Amino acid sequence: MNNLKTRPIKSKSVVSSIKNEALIDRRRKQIIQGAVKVFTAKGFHKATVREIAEASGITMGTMYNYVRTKEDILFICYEYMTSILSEGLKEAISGLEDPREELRVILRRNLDTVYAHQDIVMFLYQESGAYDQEAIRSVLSQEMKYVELFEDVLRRRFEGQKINEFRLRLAADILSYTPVILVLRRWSLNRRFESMEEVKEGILDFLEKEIELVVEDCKYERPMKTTEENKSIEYWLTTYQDTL
Amino acid sequence: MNNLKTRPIKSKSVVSSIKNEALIDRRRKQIIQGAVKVFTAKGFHKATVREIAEASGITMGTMYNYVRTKEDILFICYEYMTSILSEGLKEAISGLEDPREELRVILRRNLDTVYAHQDIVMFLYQESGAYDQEAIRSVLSQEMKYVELFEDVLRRRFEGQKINEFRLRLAADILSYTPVILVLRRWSLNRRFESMEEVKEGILDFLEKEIELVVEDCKYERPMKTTEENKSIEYWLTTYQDTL
Amino acid sequence: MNNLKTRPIKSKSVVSSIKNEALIDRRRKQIIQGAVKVFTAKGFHKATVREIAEASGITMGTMYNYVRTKEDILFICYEYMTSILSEGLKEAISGLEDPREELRVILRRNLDTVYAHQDIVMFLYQESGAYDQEAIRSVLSQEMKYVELFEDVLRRRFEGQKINEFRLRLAADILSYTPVILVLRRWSLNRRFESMEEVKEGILDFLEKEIELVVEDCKYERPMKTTEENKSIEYWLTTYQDTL
Amino acid sequence: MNNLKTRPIKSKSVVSSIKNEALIDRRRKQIIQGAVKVFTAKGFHKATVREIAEASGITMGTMYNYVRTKEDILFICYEYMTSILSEGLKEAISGLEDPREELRVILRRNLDTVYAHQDIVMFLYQESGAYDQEAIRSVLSQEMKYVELFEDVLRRRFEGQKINEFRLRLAADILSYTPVILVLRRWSLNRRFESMEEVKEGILDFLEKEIELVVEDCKYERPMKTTEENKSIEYWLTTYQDTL
DNA sequence: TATGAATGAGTCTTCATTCAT
DNA sequence: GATGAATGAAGACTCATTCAT
Repeated sequence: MNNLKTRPIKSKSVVSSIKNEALIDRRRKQIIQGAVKVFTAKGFHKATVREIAEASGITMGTMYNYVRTKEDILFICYEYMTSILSEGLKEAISGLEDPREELRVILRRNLDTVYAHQDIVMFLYQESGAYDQEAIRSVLSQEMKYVELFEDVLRRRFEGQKINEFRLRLAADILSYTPVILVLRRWSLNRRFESMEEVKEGILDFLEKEIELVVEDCKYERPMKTTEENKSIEYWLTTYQDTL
Repeated sequence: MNNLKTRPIKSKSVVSSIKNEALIDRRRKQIIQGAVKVFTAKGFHKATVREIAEASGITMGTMYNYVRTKEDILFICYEYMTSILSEGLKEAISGLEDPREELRVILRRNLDTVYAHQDIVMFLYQESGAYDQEAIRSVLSQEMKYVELFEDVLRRRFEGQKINEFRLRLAADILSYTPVILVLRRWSLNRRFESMEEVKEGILDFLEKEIELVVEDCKYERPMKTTEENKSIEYWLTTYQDTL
Repeated sequence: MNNLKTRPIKSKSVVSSIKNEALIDRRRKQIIQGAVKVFTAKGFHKATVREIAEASGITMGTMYNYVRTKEDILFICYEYMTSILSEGLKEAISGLEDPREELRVILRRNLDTVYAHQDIVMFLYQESGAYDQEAIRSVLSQEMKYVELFEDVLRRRFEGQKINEFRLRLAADILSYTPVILVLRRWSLNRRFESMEEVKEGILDFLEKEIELVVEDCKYERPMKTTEENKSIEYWLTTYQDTL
Repeated sequence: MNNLKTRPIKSKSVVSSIKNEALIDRRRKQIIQGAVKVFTAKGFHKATVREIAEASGITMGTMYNYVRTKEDILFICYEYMTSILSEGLKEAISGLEDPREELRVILRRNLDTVYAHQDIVMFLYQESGAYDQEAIRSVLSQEMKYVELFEDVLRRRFEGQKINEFRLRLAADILSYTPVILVLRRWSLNRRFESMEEVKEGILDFLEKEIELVVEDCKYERPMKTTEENKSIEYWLTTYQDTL
């Protein structure tokens, strides 16, 4: 079930000076193993290549035979991290027959996974700014596949009913995204609630409520879009200086 | 209504060697103006102090008369950024009498603000790892105040009804958090949907649906918590290596 | 009796942009007052001009009207510090008639002064490396005058006896220099002896013993000068590397 | 006999990122070689790390593989400098049988060594203010060992006689310290005497005279301790200002 | 292939000095 | 004359990357 079985780590875009492919694979695993530890603990920028090498049990020189730059390390880690998350999800729903069950399970599993791998999730969201052009594309594609898992499940769940297609797609995004609040607001939630367990259950309540909307008509009248434009920093400061 | 009018930038914890307080205020504004540009464009770590100074229209030497460290710059920017977001929110609901209207407006405004200040929001979520101990406390307190705005509005909205207190609190968190998906998943959403405008409207639909839960009993039966433990990176890799 | 009465602080070599001589004198006093405190506490290099200005109760701008460089500050402090030491000595022996008494008093007073002004003495010895060419000359001349005080006293003490002129001169140097051990080895002496008071008394014993030599023939046979030449650092390291 | 043969330079407290211990030793030697030159020429504070690296024939980056901070450089130089001085001393008296001879030789050798390594001695006395807490302890311990060499020799010299233990200990301090006058007052001595050679011989005369005191009763009556208190800088200046 | 020492460009920060007000 | 804000040159230190062995 582990993702590392199914997909070779060696990504097409990360080249190596080594010929032996099996060796590349093994070394990259080592690097990932070390790098994920260091990255999740200190973040991309504060992690030094030396630390990563040490945590990987290889030398810096060796590392650079399997990776061109520090960004490469980030990239192969990214691939690995996302696969941890999505493989778990796929496995959880494989073999399930009842679409209702399937939906409940994927929501639960996503929530649990995000919670279980907080460091990884935090890292993925925080360091997205470090990706280069090529990595962005890969990230994007991974992210979309992840969401599509939810989309498929939702579609099966409401098969035969009058689906609001747009809402179904958006629901997939929101359902997959919302549990990340456990990570991005963990300190705040920790203070505001007794236990994270109750928060997790609560989140599921809300998610299940949202699902209803996929086959429901909108009945709310909402105020028009406010006129908050993208006022630049200059605007705010100018405004202020007028009042000096 | 602009936050810079109401609250002086000079934060107590950021000391300066300059005596003229008005000047401190003015220069700090300049620094924020420059730094926010550079920070949002390149992130905290890739931004150099020199760039920030240049973008602020002052020299490095001058900058260090108003700020002790690069972290200080981050901190005053953080204060400014969060105040942009929360002041707008407060202003939007001030003077409203109808609690229903108030709730609709705060949801709308939060959504619009997050969307209008994507760079800022992105920056706030990404660079939270760069904060030091003192800053963390401040960040946390700001975040909680922000959420409490939603809590208050919700409480007024359902006054007199049978409120599920826990759900009300959690709803405040989720309602304030969910629109951030517009930022953290912007590329993905961009690809998956025709326009961000429709996404925004859709998000509001979901949020309004969730609100119902505040005064509703839970009626779902969900599967038990899955047994996803926090499997370490070692676990995954070991699993893999067994299969080599 | 204070030196500052007798000699105007304004040294010829430290120029000022200010016309009013009395003002120059007053400000320089302020500067000395502040600078000596800071210098003795932190040393020349670690003391900042800003600190000195603050300790002096004037602003940096004002300071630079009375002084051209940080070295100037060092210089006027040096003048002041040495005058503290030598004025006290002169005063102590003024009016004494008995040459024996005079000698005893000058030794005692020198010892006490060095001990009382440890910080100043330490500073004078440590920062001599910071003086520029011009300052060196001044320092030298001060130092020689100080030693000549001892020379004169010794000469009066042994008037009429068969003086070994060379030994008398050298004795003046050694007698004035030896008490500085209280400062330059203070930590070591502190550990090796019960109290500094007993060390002080002991030093006087040794000094008085030395004095005898001024009117005594040399009777020692000593080994020839050893052949320790000024072997350079290169020599030592080369020697070592030969043995690798 | 060279210290560098007998004791490896790598001090326990100065850590390095390099694994090859022999290389550490070699590089540290290079660094010492370069640093001593620069330090003795310009003093600790005016010496830049870049200069030291250049004088050592390595790059700055390389230097920082063998040393953590500029203070570390100072420290390894200190260790080296003091070992030059004390190893020479130990070697000089090793193998001597006659305690009288031994005493004469150690005095002579100490004098010659101080004179031969004026720059080093000057540096050691001037930069003691730059040491950090850890270095201070080391310095102190070295200094005390140095003095104890003299103490041991003196004890052997007067074995069997009625020793004044306090005077013996103090004599050890004074005997080891006095020749430093050749360095700390070199300019002054240069002007006051024909040749430094005669000064050196004269110093030995005085030292030998002092030795007598170790087995002699005190017979001097000296005036009481003068009342020179540690008058602060404020005192002097206040006194002055009263007379304005 | 593996190693780890060497490199130097780049970063944050300090502070003596100047000068407009 | 007094002020104190502005300046920028210089300094210590880091670390991703290379390359000889």
